[in-house]
Amino acid sequence: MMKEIPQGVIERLSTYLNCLIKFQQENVATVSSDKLGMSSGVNPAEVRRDFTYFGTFGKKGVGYEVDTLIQHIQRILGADEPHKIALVGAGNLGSAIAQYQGLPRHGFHVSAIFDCDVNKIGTHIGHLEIFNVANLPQIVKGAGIAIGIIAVPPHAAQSVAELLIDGGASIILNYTPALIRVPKGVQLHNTDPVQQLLHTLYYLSSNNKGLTSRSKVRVRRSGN
Amino acid sequence: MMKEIPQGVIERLSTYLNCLIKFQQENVATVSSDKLGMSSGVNPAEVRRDFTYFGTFGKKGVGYEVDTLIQHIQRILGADEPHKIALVGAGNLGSAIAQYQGLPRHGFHVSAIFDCDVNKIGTHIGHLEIFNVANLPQIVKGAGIAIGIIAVPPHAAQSVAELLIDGGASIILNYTPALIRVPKGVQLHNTDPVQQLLHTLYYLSSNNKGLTSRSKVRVRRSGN
DNA sequence: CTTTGTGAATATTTTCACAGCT
DNA sequence: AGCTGTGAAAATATTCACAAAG
Repeated sequence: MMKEIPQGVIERLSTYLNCLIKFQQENVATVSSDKLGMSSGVNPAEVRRDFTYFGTFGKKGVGYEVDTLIQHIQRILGADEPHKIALVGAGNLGSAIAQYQGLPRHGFHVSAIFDCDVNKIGTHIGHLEIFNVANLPQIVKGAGIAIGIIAVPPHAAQSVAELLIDGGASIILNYTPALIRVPKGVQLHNTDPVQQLLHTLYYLSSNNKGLTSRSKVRVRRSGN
Repeated sequence: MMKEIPQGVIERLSTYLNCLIKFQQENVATVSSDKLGMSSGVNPAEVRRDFTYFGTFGKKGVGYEVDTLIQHIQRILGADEPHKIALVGAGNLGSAIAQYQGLPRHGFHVSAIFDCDVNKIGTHIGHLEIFNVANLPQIVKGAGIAIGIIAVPPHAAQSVAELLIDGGASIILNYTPALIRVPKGVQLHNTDPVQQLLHTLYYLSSNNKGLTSRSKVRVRRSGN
């Protein structure tokens, strides 16, 4: 076994990508690990080491070329090609996600929206028709969709997850407080504001022995 | 300095809490570190060690009493008392957050909603009036609100953050893809679906040398 | 017999510090 | 002169494995 890539590296990579795109928009041509570390809240040596897992992208004495570094990271992450998303739940949250500009900008396209409300089925959000969730597995399978976003009431979350998995999805973003169980091989991400707020609170109280720059900058686990 | 509490411990604590509440709802009276570890995706020894940072809550040969363990964790996190939230942005996303049942269930109360759209100001979401964002600092300060949630278009995110900080907020949840800069002492959490999807993609492709149970279960950093 | 709490061992991650390239 | 890439050190986090408690 050659190299074991720490999970943190992959997560920071997407942070760097975000920062780099910011730099690109500001017409910055080159960044040093120092600058990139500064803007992403990561130690510069760690920035450099993170890249070495995948190759050597920098020029000594100069730094990293923003454009090519973006391309490298996109290729590493697999974000250099478009990805289809199945969105389940056409309420306020679902609508917000469907219309969210950040997704297409990074190659993520909501390709199908599902709901179980007969008043919503057949109507549209933007140019997309809302389908009956009962047809989800066939549609997801037919379209080759690998990513599902769950934005339904919590009691329906588990069964929606199962439909998505039936359809062949292997990445699920859960916007519900429900604890969903998924089989091995399916990646589940919980994006519950409660989870995030809960552990943040700890650093609010007297226990707070001086927030490190780390703890401010990071968002970490939320359980499953 | 007595003990250095790993950041991960705090985050797992909120995961345990989530699981424990699930157990409570199922009228489970007692859990072992094994069961709790199983359901939260954490090694049982780690579960036990996590608790020892704060005291000894278990009974040997028996396990942990669900009810009292919940109370302990809530006290540790500071979630045993209610917290007020200022929500900025009354669009689809803001509405979804305002009506999200998970927040009040854990003692989080959206106490004020702000927007800059004159058509929205003065109208209501649920029983809460939407205020002019121009008045945010005074209102937030007056109400003693420490938590702000940003659900506005990305170009406004930085200035909203500054208004929140002016008002004395020290925890900010950013639902925008914008990179926000905050002074030391303010905790910023970015909850951008793009960020979460990006690093998930990595594990989708050929690089994927067998997802560990860890990487499936965890949700980690999203950069700032 | 079960399960905790924990010292010690391991493993992983981060940071330092500097040789070497441009 | 400035910055990368990286061995080696330090710091953290996780897991093992077992004595002690109920």
